[in-house]
Amino acid sequence: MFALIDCNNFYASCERVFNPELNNQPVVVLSNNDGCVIARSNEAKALGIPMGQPAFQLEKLIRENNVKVFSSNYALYGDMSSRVMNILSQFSPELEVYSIDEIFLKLEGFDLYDFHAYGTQMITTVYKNTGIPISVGIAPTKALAKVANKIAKKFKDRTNGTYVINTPEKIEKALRWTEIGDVWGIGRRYATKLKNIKVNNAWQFTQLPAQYVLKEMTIVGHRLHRDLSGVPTLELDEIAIKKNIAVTRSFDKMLDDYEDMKERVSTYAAKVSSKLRNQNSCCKVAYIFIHTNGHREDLPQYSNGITVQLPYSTNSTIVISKAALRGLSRIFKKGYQYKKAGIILMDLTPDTEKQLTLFYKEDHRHQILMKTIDRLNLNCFDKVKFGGQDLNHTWKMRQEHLSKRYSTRLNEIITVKC
DNA sequence: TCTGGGGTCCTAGGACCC
DNA sequence: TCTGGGGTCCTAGGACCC
Repeated sequence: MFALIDCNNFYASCERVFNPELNNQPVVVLSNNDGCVIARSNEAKALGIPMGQPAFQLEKLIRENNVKVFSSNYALYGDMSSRVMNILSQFSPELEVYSIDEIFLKLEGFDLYDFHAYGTQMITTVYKNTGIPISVGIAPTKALAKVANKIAKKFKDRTNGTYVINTPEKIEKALRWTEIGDVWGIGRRYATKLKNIKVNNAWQFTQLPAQYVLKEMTIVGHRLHRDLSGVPTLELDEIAIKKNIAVTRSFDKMLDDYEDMKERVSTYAAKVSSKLRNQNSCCKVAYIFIHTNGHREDLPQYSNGITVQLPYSTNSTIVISKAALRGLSRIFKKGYQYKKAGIILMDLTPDTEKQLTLFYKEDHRHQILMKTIDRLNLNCFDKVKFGGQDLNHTWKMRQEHLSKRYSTRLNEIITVKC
């Protein structure tokens, strides 16, 4: 059996842990630059606030319903996530952290367990130790565990947060209840396509001939088809190192000056290089892109990107920054209002396995320098920067509703008044 | 005024090899 | 009239996830 545990309205729940006044209130969390809604409490969902809606379009609704608004606080969410995952990892030796708020556990050898009671135990433990509410779905396959989780959440009153699918009858019932577009792995495109042939729920999907699914939805759809039918097909994915690492950001305002763009790209290059070192990898290729504001139809549009080969496999901020700026110089065009830039590092290898080159010699002092900078920045909160970066804090993300980093900064720790 | 930021996997087709 | 039979690697684009 597999369990899929996910945190209810995760970002909103994190805010509530440290601010109990938010309980039973509509809460939303916004994306970077306070752009779009990316998390909603149940009360906010009930008001009809959709995922991804731009915040400025919701001003009236927010005001009239006293919706509590937060800028995203990834320091807080990331730390709360690792606490939750740590606790849940004690419930099975085999696990896959699937996203910031979801984890699969493989329950092999748990045949004698009362799964519902086990799920309840997870919920109680996580809530007691972190304050985060979770839901638990347990079923013979990963795809069915996803379905079970959805049911656990939807019928919380009856399920108490845990739902177990363990018989063919329950599989059929659960699949008939699941709309095709809500199936894990069926996105908008496939949902439309399937509805056109009168496949409206997950059960009808499992009744399609395997050959048809393979042909129309590739091997990916075929695996899902089996897994959903109750034949274990999708296995736990091992925790792998990432194959791409990116930092891409919209600016708080539009930029047309080359020097400003250089500064942005340098800053992103430094961020992304530090992420790369953090997973002990090096990269061979960097992709740099810039584009104008696609929402401004009144302005001329331009977007471009370029792949830059690095002289050797590296994770040095100095080398990666230089390459990124070289890329920028090739794609930057004067006369446009830019809104976004990004850098994606590709062709990653573990830094212990990097290929040396014959013609370029890496400056080994970089490694020592980077290590020192990383250590300083860990302790001193990103105070060490390179000359090309945003030394004067000229660029700030719009974060007008940012909560404190309660769990990772001593000087932002919560104060309790008696 | 204001519109996010990450990731993965698969396939088809082109360019190339012998 | 008729024009081989294997391969590999790379890339762009499409689908999906949170």
